[in-house]
Amino acid sequence: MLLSKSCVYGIRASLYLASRKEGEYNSIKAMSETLDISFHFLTKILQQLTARDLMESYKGPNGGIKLSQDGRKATLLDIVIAIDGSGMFTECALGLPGCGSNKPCPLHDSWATTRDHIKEMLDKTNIIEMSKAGKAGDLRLTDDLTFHWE
Amino acid sequence: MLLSKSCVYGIRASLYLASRKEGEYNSIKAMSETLDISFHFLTKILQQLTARDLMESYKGPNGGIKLSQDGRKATLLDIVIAIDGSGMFTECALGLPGCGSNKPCPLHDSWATTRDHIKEMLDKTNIIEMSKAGKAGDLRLTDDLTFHWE
DNA sequence: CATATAAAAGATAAAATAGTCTTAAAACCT
DNA sequence: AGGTTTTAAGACTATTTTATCTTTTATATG
Repeated sequence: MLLSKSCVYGIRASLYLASRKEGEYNSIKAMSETLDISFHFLTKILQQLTARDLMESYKGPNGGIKLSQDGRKATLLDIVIAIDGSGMFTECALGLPGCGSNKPCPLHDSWATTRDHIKEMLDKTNIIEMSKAGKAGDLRLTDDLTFHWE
Repeated sequence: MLLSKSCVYGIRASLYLASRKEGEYNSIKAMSETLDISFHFLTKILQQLTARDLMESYKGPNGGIKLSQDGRKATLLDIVIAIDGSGMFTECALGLPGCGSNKPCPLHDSWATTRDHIKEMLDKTNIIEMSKAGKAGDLRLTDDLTFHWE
C-alpha cells in the first residue's frame, strides 16, 4: 500500500475539516462517527497533525479541532509527511541505505522519476481546494454513501 | 513504503538469479548470504514465486532455484503482484471499497494516473534486461559494496 | 541402503502497525 | 467549588509483517 491507514485517516479528516467553516472547532467524536473511524485512533492521528501545527485543538465543552492557518495551506503531501514521514520521498525503492547517484540500485533513476510524479500529485492541490472540489462533485469520503459535504 | 520488504527481497533475488547462467539451479543459502537476506525468510518468498511459476526449484545435493521460462520474461510488476498482490493497482488510494468512476473519492483520477505511471515503470523492463544493465553499470544490489554481478 | 544435501513446510517469536480502553488535564457552566 | 464536556496521554490488546528455528521431504551419492 502506498499510504498507511493512519495516513489515509489523516487525509480524510483533513478534507473533512477543510470543508467546515473556517476557524471553528469541530468535535472529533462527531467527525469519527461521520467518517466511520475509531474515535481514539483518530484522536491520536490528529494529535500528530496538531504537533506539526497543521491543526489546532481546544479542550472542554464546544472544544474540538480545526485546521490551523498553515493547515489550510497544506497539501496532501504535507499530511503524508506529517504522518508517514518523508521516507518514501527520500529512500531507495529497494531500501538499500547506500543507494545514491554514485552507486545506484537498478531502480534508482526510474524510481526518482516515479517518486517525483507521486510527490507532484500529492502536492498539486491544497486540501481546501480539494474539499471544494469534493463538495462540488459530491465525491466519496467514506465506505458507504452516508457522507455529505457541507 | 511502496513495496513490502518481502517484495524487495523477491526483486533482489530475481535480479540475482537473472544474472546467473540460464537453466542452472542456484543455492538459496549462497544467495541469501550474498544478498544478506535471512535464509529461511528468503526461502519462503521464493516459494511464493515458485508457486506462481516464476521460478523452479530442485531439492537435494546441487539443488536450488532458478528462473523458469516465464520468470525469465517477467518484469518487476510480475514479481510485485506475485508477492504484494495486485491491490496497489486496483484499490482506491484511500482504501474506500465503493470508490469507482460513478462515485469516486477526491484522489480517484490523479491516483489512477499515478498508479499507471508506477505500473508502467515496473513493467517497462524485464528482469533479464535489468540484470544485464545492472552488470554493465555495476549497480547496487546490497547495502554494502560486497556484491558483484557475474 | 545409509548418509548427506538442499528445499518445503510448520511452529514459534519479534517487531511494527492498528485499534481499544482507561485515566488525566483543560475548559466550561452553574 | 463541583460537575460536565472534550482533547491528551498512557496502558493495553489485536493483527500483520518480518524473522527465526525445527522438522519433513526429495534427491544424490558412496
